[in-house]
Amino acid sequence: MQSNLPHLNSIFTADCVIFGFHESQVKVLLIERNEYPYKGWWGLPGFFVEHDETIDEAVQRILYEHTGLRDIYMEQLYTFGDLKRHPQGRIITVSYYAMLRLEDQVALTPHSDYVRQAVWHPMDKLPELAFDHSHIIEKSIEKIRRKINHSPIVFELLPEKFTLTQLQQVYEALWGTKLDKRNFRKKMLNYNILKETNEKQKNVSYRAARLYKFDKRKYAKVFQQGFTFKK
Amino acid sequence: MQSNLPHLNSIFTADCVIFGFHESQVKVLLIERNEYPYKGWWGLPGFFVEHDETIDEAVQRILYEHTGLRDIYMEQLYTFGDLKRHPQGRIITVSYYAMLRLEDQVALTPHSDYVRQAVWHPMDKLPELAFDHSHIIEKSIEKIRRKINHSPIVFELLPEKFTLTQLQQVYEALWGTKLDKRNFRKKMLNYNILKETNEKQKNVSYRAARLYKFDKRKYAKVFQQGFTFKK
DNA sequence: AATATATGTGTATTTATTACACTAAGAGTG
DNA sequence: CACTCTTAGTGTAATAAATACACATATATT
Repeated sequence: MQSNLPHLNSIFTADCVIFGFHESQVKVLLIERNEYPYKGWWGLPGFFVEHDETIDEAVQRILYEHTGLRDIYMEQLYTFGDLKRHPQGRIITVSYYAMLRLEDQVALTPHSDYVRQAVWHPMDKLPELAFDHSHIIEKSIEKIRRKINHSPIVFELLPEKFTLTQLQQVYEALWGTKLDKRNFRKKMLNYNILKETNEKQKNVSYRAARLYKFDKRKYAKVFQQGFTFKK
Repeated sequence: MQSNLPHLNSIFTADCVIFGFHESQVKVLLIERNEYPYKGWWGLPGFFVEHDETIDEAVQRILYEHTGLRDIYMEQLYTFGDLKRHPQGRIITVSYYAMLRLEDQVALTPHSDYVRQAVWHPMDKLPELAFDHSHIIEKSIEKIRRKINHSPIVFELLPEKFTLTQLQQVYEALWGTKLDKRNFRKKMLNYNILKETNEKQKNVSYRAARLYKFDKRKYAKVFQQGFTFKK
């Protein structure tokens, strides 16, 4: 191999689409931008990737700087490269997404002058966004809707112990449909990926429901062969 | 928005993973490189994306220049950005894939000095490849294996009219398993996405099988709700 | 004690999945 | 034309999964 070839580095950005679930609603984490372009607008946490970090590392760093969240496992979604998507030139962006249990998370504190604040917004009531970020979020929603059919990512949105009704509500919120309670329970319990606990919900003003945990070992088997959940 | 921000353009490449099916084997289209780096090695059709073309346009152009194939619809797969993947620096690559009916295609004729020849290679007997291209192909195979469970992309690998046995062979080749002939036919015909024709295979030295066509209109309905095919 | 609210459960019907083996058709050969 | 070779084409019974559908129960609040 020759060594007199020019040295080059890719210039590009990475954006994070972070989903959460709270009060029967799916939410998306947005930041208010404090720098041009789009100063004052809402957008996704995202920034330029450095030359000496992998894209996976970059999104971890950027998410921390913009929101204070650490160690969130994100998966790559899609790379957007429309000619007009960025006002400074043709800059492509690699988008990543993750799903989060909101209960566990404390305050969101940006560690960057580029960001004024980071706030959760309900998925179905988003403001106008910087760049092509609305489009990126749309694509992410399509992706997770497809993904929950063959992978139990919904558990990532719930606390460690959850009720069957909460689990059902996540599916309903993501699909925008209503499911039958009896059939949902029968099917879900049949997969044998839930562990019943002896605990019950607390601080509810009605009959408290039993709490369940997700059984990772059993799940691994089921997932191997595929996991479908329709209607 | 301010206009005194620097102008920037992303530097990156795009690679094409093209699958075909012939003689009961899934094949991948590779090129022999005629330029450094990796001169003389086999690799995927791929090159730098220009500043004034979208990524979707770029893969069309690159595939044509490297192989002579035109108007092949490709879907984005993943963006690879390991620090050491390219010897000239940290250059990321956006990969695309497509599945092709080999029968329709004529000779492969590169229109670029960067390429010596383009040749189909059986999926399970690939040479050592340039860059991280082996890794990119692995990822593509995983992706299509998952995808055939909920989308009938296998039809893209077959000629317009095909026998049920050919269809079954595609599933078997992609999954690396054997399927039961009777159950396969029952299930596939039950989906109601095939149109029976009155024609039969020609030039076979045994009983000729009936030919079927893929019914796009009926398929659209089934696909809406999901389409699973296991075991 | 009464009310409000969400929990938790069963059955019958229909549909899909699986396991399994033989006859029929057509081409090629001598 | 008889024979051989090779793949096409077909059915049934058993099991498992999906669906449609309604009411009594537990708990907290007033």
